[in-house]
Amino acid sequence: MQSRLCCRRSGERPCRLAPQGVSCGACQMVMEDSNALIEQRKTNLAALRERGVDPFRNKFTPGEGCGEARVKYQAGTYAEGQPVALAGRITAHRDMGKSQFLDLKDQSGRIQLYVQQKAIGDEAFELFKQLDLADFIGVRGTMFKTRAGEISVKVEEFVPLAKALRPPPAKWHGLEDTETRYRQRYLDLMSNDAVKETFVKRSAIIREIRNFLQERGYLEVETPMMQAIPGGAAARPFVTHHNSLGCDFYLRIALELPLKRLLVGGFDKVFELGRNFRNEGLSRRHNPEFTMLEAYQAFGDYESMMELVESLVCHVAETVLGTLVIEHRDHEGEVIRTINLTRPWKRIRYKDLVRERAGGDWFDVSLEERKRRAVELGAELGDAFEDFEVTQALFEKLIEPTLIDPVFVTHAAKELIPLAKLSPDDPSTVEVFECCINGQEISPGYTEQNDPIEQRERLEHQAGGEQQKLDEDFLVALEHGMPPAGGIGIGIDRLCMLLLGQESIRDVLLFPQLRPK
RNA sequence: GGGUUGGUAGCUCAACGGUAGAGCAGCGGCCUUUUAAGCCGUUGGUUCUCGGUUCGAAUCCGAGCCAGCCCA
Repeated sequence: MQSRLCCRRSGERPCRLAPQGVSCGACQMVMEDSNALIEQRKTNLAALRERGVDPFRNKFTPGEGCGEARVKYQAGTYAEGQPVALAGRITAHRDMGKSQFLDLKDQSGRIQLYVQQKAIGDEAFELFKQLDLADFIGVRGTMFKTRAGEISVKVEEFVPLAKALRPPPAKWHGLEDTETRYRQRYLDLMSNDAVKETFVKRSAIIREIRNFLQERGYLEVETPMMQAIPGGAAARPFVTHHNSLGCDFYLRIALELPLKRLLVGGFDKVFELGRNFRNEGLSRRHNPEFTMLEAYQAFGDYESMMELVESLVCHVAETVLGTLVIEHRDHEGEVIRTINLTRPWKRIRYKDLVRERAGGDWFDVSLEERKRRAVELGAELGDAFEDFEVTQALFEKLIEPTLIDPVFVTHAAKELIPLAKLSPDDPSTVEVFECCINGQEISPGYTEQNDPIEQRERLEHQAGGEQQKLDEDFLVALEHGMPPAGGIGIGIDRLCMLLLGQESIRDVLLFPQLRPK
């Protein structure tokens, strides 16, 4: 095998053999792994060419989708003998000698093809034998139903459209190796229909979010992903470099600051649905780039935003899933969790929830006692934990994971959230909520800080004296006057996990980030 | 970053110190309504990499790479 010699020849450490051909990092040679299966397909490709048939045809226009034709026959729209023209990938082959059965698949679904030597002629039948599993073909024929009741197309004519030089994953088990599924998602989509369905639904979720917000008068905007000062959250950014400007930019970590400038400018309802980038670890719940929705409403507050989140999520669940009751299942298909999104969603103050779970006198005892109890209850406390952090540690570790049905936890301690406005009826808290569902934070919302002097103090405190981290232009914008406003953020990937019953963020991202090979 | 489980044929998996196997896919036969089609035959492996222990390593040990899960 030539590829296996590529690096050894140059004296470098040989690269790991990839399951599929990839370029070798050490010597930059493309490894063309040639196994017998690929060779066989290349032989079949050459055989097509010898017959004067183009294995990679430019165009074939199907009359409809494979699944559509099937559904039309089933519904009685098409009768036996209806002529159809279909195109798709061959996903199965059942050889009966002088007659053959194939499964043809496109995005709309699957249909069975029936190919008879007598019907297509000897020459075409020989050509047919040069086809391989996973090739694309176009066919013309007529609809009928087999003895076994399978809706099928009796092929009268077929044309190769594109040759697959590599074999597809096995038909019965599909592709199960998680690493290959993520690295070569096209193989996963090809062989696992449920995966395909998940991403069709993810697309529908995003479409319905847009519909809902636009229906309510929100303007969709796009703000810079490359920022000189990354703001709006506390997270490590990615750095990139602009050559002709000769300066570094940061990939945005939040959408907040540009959107608030738009409130100053006079757009009263705005939203952005797009990618954020955080230079942090990867996990079941974290991908370095993730999709975020942020929406701001002038003359709204945390209460109007709670209504927005509740309506939005219910609208999406009802239109995309057709239900407000979501079941999460394990690998055996057993229901492990049921989430009921039926309105109204519970609302409870942070302090009340903590008292409910950790004792009515939680906030009355000494700090030392609180720490002792927190540890006793299973929270892990770092060394220099301040008082509000002790309660928060307890909240995150013990309370949040138990919040399965939606709960708005409101009025968090003011130290926790420096960008929200104080609550008039309890100035130790701020007007905020955290919407928890499925044991995770799904959506935070605030009555946004619009006092430029307060805002400056808090951002300066957050910047920790590093003046270059202060977004001066944003503060100038606030000084021009920002209307009172409510704002929300919704982590779209986590919303998809919730709605689509996935336990890992990698299963709702088409191309999750993995370490490069 | 720490713990833990795993990496064997194109795919899904066996073999757990003694000749690397099966099913599917592939290839060669038979079969004109099959459908995980069937039947007969057959090809296919640097067992992730490097090193060690051993008469002998896919298997035991060490290091590394990649991934999953748990934790931080």
